[in-house]
Amino acid sequence: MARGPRQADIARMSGVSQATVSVVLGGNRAGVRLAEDTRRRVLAAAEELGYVPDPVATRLASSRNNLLGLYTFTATFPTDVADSYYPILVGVEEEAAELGQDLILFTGSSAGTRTHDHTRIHRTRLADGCLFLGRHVPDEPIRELVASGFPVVYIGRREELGGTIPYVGADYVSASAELIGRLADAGHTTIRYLREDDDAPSSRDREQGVLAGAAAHRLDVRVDRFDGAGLPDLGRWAAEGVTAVVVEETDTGAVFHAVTGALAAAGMSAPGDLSLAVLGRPPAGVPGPVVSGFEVPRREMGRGAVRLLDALVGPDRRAAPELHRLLPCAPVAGDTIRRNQDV
Amino acid sequence: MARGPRQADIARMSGVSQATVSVVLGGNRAGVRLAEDTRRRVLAAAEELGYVPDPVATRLASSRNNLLGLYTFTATFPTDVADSYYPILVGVEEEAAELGQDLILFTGSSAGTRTHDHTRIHRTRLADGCLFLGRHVPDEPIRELVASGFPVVYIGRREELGGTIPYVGADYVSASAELIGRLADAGHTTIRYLREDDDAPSSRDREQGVLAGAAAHRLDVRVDRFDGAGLPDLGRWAAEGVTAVVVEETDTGAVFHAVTGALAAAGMSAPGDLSLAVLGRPPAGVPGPVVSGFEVPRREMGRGAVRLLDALVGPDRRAAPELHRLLPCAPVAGDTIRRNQDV
DNA sequence: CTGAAAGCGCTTACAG
DNA sequence: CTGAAAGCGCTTACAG
Repeated sequence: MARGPRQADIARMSGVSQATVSVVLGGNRAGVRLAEDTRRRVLAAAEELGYVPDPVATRLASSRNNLLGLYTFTATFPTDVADSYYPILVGVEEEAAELGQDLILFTGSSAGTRTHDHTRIHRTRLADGCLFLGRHVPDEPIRELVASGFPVVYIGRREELGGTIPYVGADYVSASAELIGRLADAGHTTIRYLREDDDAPSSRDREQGVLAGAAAHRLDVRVDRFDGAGLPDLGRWAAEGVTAVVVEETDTGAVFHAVTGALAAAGMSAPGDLSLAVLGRPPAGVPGPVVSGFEVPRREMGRGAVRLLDALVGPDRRAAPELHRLLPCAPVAGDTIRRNQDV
Repeated sequence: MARGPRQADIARMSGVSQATVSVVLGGNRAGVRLAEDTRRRVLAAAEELGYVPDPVATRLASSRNNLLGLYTFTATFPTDVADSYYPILVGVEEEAAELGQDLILFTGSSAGTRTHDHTRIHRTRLADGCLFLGRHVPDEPIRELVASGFPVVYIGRREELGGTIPYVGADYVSASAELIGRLADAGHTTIRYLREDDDAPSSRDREQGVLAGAAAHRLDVRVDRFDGAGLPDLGRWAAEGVTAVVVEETDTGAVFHAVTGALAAAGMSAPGDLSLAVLGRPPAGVPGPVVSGFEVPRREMGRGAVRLLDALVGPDRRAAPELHRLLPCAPVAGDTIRRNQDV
């Protein structure tokens, strides 16, 4: 493929060395003294030739490229979880654009084999640093990346490598506890928490918050795991005195759909027959009243992660940035919690 | 930043030259004969050291990087136009993943100055080729890129550079004409087409299709441009005998919202008082009956564009791919066209 | 069968 | 004040 003009061409044209061209064009970072005349000749030649630096060569020589990676641990772009994925991507992209960084998207291997992932993950080195995103994340490749000094930031809290990996996440613990508090305030004492049968930091944090809230308000909160099959037995729960159901929010909305499905199947509705709350927002397009819950600040998480990564990439070890941030989740009052009359 | 092991380290470890390492690790493209033993030693050393090729160096030396660019001509990631942008991105990413290509996202300058854009656009050279996306596209930088032999594909029809730029678009002309045909079949003879006051290939194609449909069915179709201020005067249109309104679809949905706003303001509804059709799909979340129109195959456009770009990037000039493709738009019957009784 | 050399287009010390 | 050199980590002819 035919390439454009390079520094050597400018050098020839303006009668200086290629290195001088580099200095002039590089904005003279090193503070070298340059003859004004030389500078002008070089600039004129560059302009005339339509010179544009080759980013690959620049990167190889200087090891900084204004390129930030985003590695997502899914085979392909999430389409079924667009609600949760896109806002993050928007935040990431916004902040990257503001910082003048380009973005490179990596996707996990479809095969999902260790070796393959291993190779792919190392391609992130093309960028100056990389963001990682995904409910589940393989430990090993990241360890190597981090060990080699490559800047890495997670979107979402992570515990890997002894909690040393930088991240920007959401404070699910506080938000979940606060939601239980709202239920307590509404007079509910017997509550069922339904979560997915799948472990991830975001799941652990929510459960921890639920249990903390229960303890703080001396409530009877039982935790059930939804195994994906069948519908929750709402009738039995009611018989056990349950007046409010809290469901975990995940990107697929599986638990939420299971509960609303069970409600519909039983001819029940929220909050008429049962108070309902979700630890986040329900899936988009759900009809009916606004479900009580809280916002997950995905866009801000994306932005914050980029800012942190940029700070980590920068050579200037200024005031070391905070390596672990948990963003607050604003409560959504909603209309699905009603006062419990049994109190 | 500390880097990982390189070929030189492997060479030292296995007692061969760095060049031999390159040959072994490169899968021996050149068909060089290698001692099986050497191959094994090199591979073993690479494995032990956890070697991963530096993609930047690879690209500089070989000019192929398995990296495809996507340049979007907006200051930031479109959030208000997510409906139209995200499906394209999904298609692009899916196909890229299938082809084993990573994706690099470039955004236009926020400043929007010529020079700045010019510089940024050339950063796309980091990739092996680049997709371009945007309603409006500056001519000049693309020209240079194409002139230098850099593979470029547009998403959406483009006329720049004498129509030589490869693209994958949607066949708005046929789809728009077909929609007018549906209106004609329903007995409408006096139709108003409301479009944005903004020129782009997609707007021109729609208008052309509308006019072609009108001519084919000998209808009275007048074209109005919506200047963004105020609401269309539905009352006057009705007085002029208009029984159906067709609106352009654009990523912002501005025209559509103007018409539905005017309908509401006039206490009217579609199709009760007026038949309504849109040249595409209405903005998401619009309540009421399904609006008659057609699908825009955004995801397929994304996929097709990636396939085309990949073919262009590949060194093997096999059966030259079709450089210009227009994908069909499936009709959406909808419920907003009713039989015109005035016939 | 394998090594030494040149080169991709830059940046960054280091000499003058 | 500016040039020559080395080097970033690879690939690709080209010698042996």
